[in-house]
Amino acid sequence: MSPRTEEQLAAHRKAKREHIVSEALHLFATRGYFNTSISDIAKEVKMSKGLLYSYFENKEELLNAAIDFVLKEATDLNLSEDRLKDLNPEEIIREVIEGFFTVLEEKKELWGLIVSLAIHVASIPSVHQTISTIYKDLAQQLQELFIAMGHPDPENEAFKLGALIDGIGIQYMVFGDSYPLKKIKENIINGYMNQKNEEQ
Amino acid sequence: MSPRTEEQLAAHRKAKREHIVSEALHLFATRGYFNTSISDIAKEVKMSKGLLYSYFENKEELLNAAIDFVLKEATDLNLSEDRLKDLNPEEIIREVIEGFFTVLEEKKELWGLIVSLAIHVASIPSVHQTISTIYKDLAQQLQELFIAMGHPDPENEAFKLGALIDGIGIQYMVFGDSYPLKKIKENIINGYMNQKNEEQ
Amino acid sequence: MSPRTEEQLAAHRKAKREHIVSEALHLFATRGYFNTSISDIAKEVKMSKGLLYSYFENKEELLNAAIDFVLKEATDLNLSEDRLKDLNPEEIIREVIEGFFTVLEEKKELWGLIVSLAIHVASIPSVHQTISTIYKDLAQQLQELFIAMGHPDPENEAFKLGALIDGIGIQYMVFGDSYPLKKIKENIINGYMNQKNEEQ
Amino acid sequence: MSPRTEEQLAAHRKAKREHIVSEALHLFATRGYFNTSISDIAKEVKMSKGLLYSYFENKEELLNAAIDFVLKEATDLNLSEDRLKDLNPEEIIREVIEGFFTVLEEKKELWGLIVSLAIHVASIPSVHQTISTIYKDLAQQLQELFIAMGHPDPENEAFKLGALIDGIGIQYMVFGDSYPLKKIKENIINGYMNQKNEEQ
DNA sequence: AATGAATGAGTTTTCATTCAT
DNA sequence: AATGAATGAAAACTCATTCAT
Repeated sequence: MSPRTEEQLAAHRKAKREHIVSEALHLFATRGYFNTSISDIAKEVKMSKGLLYSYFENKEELLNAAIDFVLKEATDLNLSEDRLKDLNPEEIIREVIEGFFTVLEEKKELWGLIVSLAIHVASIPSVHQTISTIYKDLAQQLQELFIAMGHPDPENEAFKLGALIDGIGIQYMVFGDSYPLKKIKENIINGYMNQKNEEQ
Repeated sequence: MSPRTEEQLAAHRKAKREHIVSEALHLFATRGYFNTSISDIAKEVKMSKGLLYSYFENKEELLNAAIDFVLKEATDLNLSEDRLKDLNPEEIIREVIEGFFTVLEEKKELWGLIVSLAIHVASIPSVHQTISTIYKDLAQQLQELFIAMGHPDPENEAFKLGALIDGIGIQYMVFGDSYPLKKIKENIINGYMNQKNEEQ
Repeated sequence: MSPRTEEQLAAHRKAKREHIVSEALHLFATRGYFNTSISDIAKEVKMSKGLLYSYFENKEELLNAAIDFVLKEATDLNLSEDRLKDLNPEEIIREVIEGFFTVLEEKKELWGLIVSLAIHVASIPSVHQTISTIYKDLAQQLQELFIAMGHPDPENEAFKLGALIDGIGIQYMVFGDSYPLKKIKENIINGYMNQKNEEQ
Repeated sequence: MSPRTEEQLAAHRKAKREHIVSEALHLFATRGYFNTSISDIAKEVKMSKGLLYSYFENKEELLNAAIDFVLKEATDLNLSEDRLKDLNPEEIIREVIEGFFTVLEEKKELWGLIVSLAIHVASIPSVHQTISTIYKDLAQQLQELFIAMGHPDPENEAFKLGALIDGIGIQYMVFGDSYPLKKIKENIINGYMNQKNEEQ
């Protein structure tokens, strides 16, 4: 049952590594990074601390892996290139926004972690670096969309939409299920659609 | 020189307590809660740890006091009722938005702490309670402003503005000084002013 | 019984610090630096690890304090200027050699530590620096004595005596009490006295 | 390509074992015993830890093997019986001393390790045993030479020469290349030659 | 024979909290 | 009221050794 060949072994290690990241992520998200010890994680994934340290040099590397993972998940849903190929800019914006709301609803915890880490752990330089890169990428992509849409001030609008998306995430976390997520989504999307109509 | 009467003593203690809270807040905001030790705080306020523990039962109580304090500061700046008495709704919205940006620029750290605590420490029930109350109050006040402005969907708009404000705070923290804070402020304010003009 | 005034407290802390250093030294010397844990030391001095860390920032600082201590002890015994004032060079050489053997017998461990550190921990630059300075000083002083004695090659003789002293220390450590320390001492001293007689 | 017969296998294992010892020695000498991990050694000799453990029961056994090896190297150079067969005692003493200085110059690192281990690791009983045996052998051999030379106190003189040799090694390590190794060698050899002349 | 995954006890270090003075 | 010495539990991290494959 156990893997024999080298490739199988490597695959096995990769799978285990991902499992660790995903469990660590869950703990970081629910308890906070500083409240989660390596021992907690080791217990959760049912392996020894020593073995855990053969996968990650230190706690910070594990944190960064978790951030990579979470951001990949998030951006996969938002801006998967394949899905957007045949759409026009307005439709893409709609897709992006809807994608974001889907993440928010389906992976509330995960999303909370992004923001939590973005702010709380920002003092760890490597973490700040990772996150600000992702933010810049997202802003860049949104800006290009607005350029394609002929928006008069694409840079500003990109920043604004990015901020709105983040803010809604926070509000949703604070208000919980009483937050009118669906209505706000409609409203934002319509805003961009109307805008287009007005411009025409 | 020391206070003699009981009232003076109580006042003295209250003042000292506030001083501790304010310094603790500053440390929490700059270094993070988990990276700030009781010893650090004692050193900052130049008193012994033992004496500090006569003001607060434990570190968590000090955290809660700090959260109370910070939220009072923030709301004071945003929505001080007195200043707004004679203004019309549009002007109030402008004031609110400008007030928020002022907080953001002048007390970046403080603001960062609010969001940080809002999300990161939200798992502590008492903290979540306090924060969601404040958020609800703010949403309520914004909503009333939009009602006064005759906005077609005041609830939604209130949530949206609240989210935008929070999101800009996050972006500002992530991007740092390269974030075009002023331009975005203008843009948002103009948005609400234009809206009015269009509606008129 | 406990100290009240600030000076008493400071003196008390100083005494305790010295006690720690001396016990740590003993352990380092008998077990080796890397084989002695902070826990071992804490147990030896009957205080908690935490308290120990209020005296020394880390293990290396404790090591350096121990080296300082040991070198002070050793040089005090070998070449205390006061004792040697009224003696002629031959008598001083005798005193130096006897002083060295006294250190060796009374503080075997201590001496072992010097050599042990000289070689094994020499990779820590500050340690090597300190130790080579001491060695140079000793060689210089011996050389001056041989000059005063009219020795034909004082530099060589100083190096040789220094080496002999060190070597005897090592042999004594390896052979233990079966090593004929006293006979060798006589022999060396006589060697220098005979030398004088021959020259006359 | 692999060895087939049992003898070939045994030879192969022996060669590999020696290779491990030699590499381990190098690491111990440059980084220190406690700073060298089994993993480091395994990496250096390009085999797995498991296989390494089939050659040595534990780290201490490997250390002892390394000490054996290093001392054999050293004594081979000093006292190889064959070379000395036809010489008279004085010439042998000269050979011994010159042999020692050659080791010192050509294998400074190696020699440093001997002393380092002799003192620093002496607390490990098995190591102390090994080393003191070697020292006793050397002392015994020197003593016999002095007996053959008709020295009045051969035991003492043997200990003294042994000590001088060790001490010079230490001094050389501490002072580095500024140490007048050649002059001291001449001086010592001449001392024994003169002694002879005087006695005659 | 050979691998390296896996373990767990051990290491250094930190810090909230208590308490004798 | 005020101090800071003292504690001890817990954190991150290491490494000799074992064992399934």
